[in-house]
This record gives sequence, C-alpha cells and structure tokens, in this order.
Amino acid sequence: MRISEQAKQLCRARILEKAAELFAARGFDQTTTRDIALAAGVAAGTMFNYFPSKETMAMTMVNEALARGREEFLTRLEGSESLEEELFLLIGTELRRLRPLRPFLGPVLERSLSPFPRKSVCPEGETARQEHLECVRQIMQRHGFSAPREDVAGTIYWSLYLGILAFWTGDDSENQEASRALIDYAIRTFVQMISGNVQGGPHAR
Amino acid sequence: MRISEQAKQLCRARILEKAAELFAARGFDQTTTRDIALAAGVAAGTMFNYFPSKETMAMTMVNEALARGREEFLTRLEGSESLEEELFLLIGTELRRLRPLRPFLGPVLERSLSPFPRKSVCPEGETARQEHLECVRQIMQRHGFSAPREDVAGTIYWSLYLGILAFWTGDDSENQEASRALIDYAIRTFVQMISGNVQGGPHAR
DNA sequence: GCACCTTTGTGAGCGCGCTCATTTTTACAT
DNA sequence: ATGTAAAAATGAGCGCGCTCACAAAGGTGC
Repeated sequence: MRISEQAKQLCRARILEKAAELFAARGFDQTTTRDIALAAGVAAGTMFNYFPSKETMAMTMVNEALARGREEFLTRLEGSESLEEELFLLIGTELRRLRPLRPFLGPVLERSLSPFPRKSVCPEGETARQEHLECVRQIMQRHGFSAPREDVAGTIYWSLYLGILAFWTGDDSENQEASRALIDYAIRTFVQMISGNVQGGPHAR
Repeated sequence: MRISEQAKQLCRARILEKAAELFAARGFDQTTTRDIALAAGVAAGTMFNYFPSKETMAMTMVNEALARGREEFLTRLEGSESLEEELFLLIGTELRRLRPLRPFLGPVLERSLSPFPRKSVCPEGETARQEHLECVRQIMQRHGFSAPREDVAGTIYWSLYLGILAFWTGDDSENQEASRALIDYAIRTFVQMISGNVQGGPHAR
C-alpha cells in the first residue's frame, strides 16, 4: 500500500499528539509504547515506522519547542540589547516554549542531552545541542566575540546551559525567581569568561 | 540459612569484582545481569539481594574510586596551595582513581549523576554529589569563602564539575591536555564567580 | 479486470532488568 | 542429635522497548 504524504504526516502527528498527552498525564517512564499505540489507533509495531524509539518521540517535541522559542527570540530582538541581555532573552523564550513539556522533561533530557559520551546517542539530542550552540554563536558574533578556544568555551557553556535546564525543570515555584537568578549568574559568568577577564589559576603563567 | 558476615562480604566483593571485569571488557550496556551472575557463580536473583540494581553496582565502584581520590588528595595537601590549586588537585586525584573505570563510565554517570530531576534516582549518585560538594565546601572554607547564595553557586559548580567529568570521560588523548585546559578554565570561572567579580548583567541594578 | 511490485501495517516474540513464591541452608535452643 | 525458624538462594516469569517475518493495501502496466 502506498499512502499519500499528507496521510503519512497526519498519522505521524496523531501519534506525536497522543504521546504528548500521555507523557504529560502519567510521565515519560510510566507511559508504555503500547499505551501510545493504543491511543493513536495503530499497532505496536507501526509506531516504530514513524519513530525509531520512544525517546525520539519526546525529543522531537522538545526540539520543536526549542526551535519555536528561537524563532520568537529573533522577532523579539530589538538590537539594543547587550550580550548578556540577548542570551537571557534567548534562554527565556526557549524555556517559555518548553513549559508545557516540563512535567515529563526530566527523564527525557537526562537521556538525550547528557554531556556524557555514549555509543548510541539519540540523534535528536545532538541536533538540539548543535542548533542552540549555533544560535549562541551568532549572538556572540553580533557582539564582536569570536569565542576563542572553541572546545573549552563551548563545553563550559553547554554545561552551564544544561545546569540551567535541569534547575528550571525542577523549579515549581510560582514566578521562578531562583531560576532567573541562576540564569543571570550563569550567563554573567560565561560572558566574563569569554571576555578574557578570567585569568590566573594553577597553571597560568 | 544464616551466613557469617564475612562470607556475605566476600560474596558481595566477588560480584562487584566480576561485574567490574565485564563492564570494563564489554561496556555497561553490553553486560547483562545474567552475565554477571554467571561469572560470579550465583543465580540471577541472588545478585539483587546484594545490589538493588545493575546501576548501583557500577555507582558503588565509582563512589569508592572518588572516595579514595579524596583521601589521597588530603594526604597530598601541603597547605600552601591557592584555592584554584586545591580544587585542581582534588579533581585531578579523583580522576586518576576513576581512570580504570573510564571505559564504561559514560552510560553510568549519564544515568546516575544527571542534573535533571527524576522520580527514582540512584541513591549512590546523590551520595557522590553530596560528598564531593562537602569536600569542596571545606576547601572553600579553608580559603575564607563562605559560598554566598548556596543554591546558585552550588548548582553552577556542579554543572561545571559534570562538564569536566563528561569531557574527561571522552578524552582519549595521550596526556589529556584538553582536559587539563578545560578543568583550569572551569575552576577559574567558578572562583571568579564566587569571588563576586562577576557583576552587571541584564537584571543587575 | 488482473497480475505484479512496493509500501505500509501487524502482532507474536525476543532479550533485557528485575521480582517473588518457593526451596534450600544454616544457626541455635533443646 | 534433632527440630525449628529465620536467612539466603533460586529460577520461572513479568513488563518493558523494540524487531522482524509476514500480511494487507494501494498504485501501475497490460
């Protein structure tokens, strides 16, 4: 059976929608792939023609939210922001879009955005990292930074970003003041670092 | 059957030893609990009287290595080090002890040291975090720092530490120059931050 | 309308980590 | 020695994510 591209995308979207509902209602680990298949009205095996793994389903939602956050960030930019302000705005809009997914983010990001090297990483996690870092790189370029020592600065930025994501994921307080303070501090620390103002240390000459 | 405490510890040690060998030889994910049971000469179910999960077995090894690293750190201290030098020495000795476990660290630390909140976290991972942070806290106190804003500074330190661990875990180069540079940079960044030298930013007055 | 081929759907079943009802083994009181 | 109860070992089996051999369902040439 050959099916139209439209019907295929419709089926894919229905699976994703039902998966999102179940993840939000019960959590990622408490939702089985058989549950999702049942809710979407397909056989258990059929889902895996559309998504190679349960993890991929969740990270597809995450990447879409992040991408829309970055789009919104670009429209909100006024050009008068400092580097710190732009990074704060970027992360803020990303988090706003991630908000509906927050009830089930923990296990998903733990698996897919881990900084630790693995044999079989979920490719969507790698995509998320690359696209966020590319956006940050563009912001830095706009402000005249060329990010010396790419590996080192990139790794440290990503560590801080993951720390922010993790803290925010667990921050259930009303207005998330703690998260805002943490983001502020992390961004300032990072900008300070790439400004070359962090000097000295055990092995500096 | 009631067994002597000695025999119990011996059995526990044999399971841990065989598990370590298999993890190192094939990797964590490629080693099944049935493999370990067979190698240790016990039934599949028996292992779970000694360790509640496969993950716990691995993190037990990690925590032991980290603890011995911290012991060695204390003996190596000469009292003349700067804060940066002490932190560098601490992390260096920890990593040296972790070295034999490095072939299978990735999946283990990804699961157990994740900064993301989870329902059923491996308690050994929490132990690792607390004991390392306690050691860092003592070092900071020795140098006259009281770590203002405990949540923020602690979270950022832990993010940087995880970044270091992750980078080092994947760093197969001969003398690990890249890792040394990263550790240097991360420590300097952190010390700069807690020194209160990081100021300004989008929401500072 | 019919045979043919490709794409898509299907669900039994695999291997995994882990559980639990049952059996076996031991220390100890007698 | 013997009986007893608790501790420890056992392995069949569960539920999970995921695979794969096969069936069903279109589009295409005649």
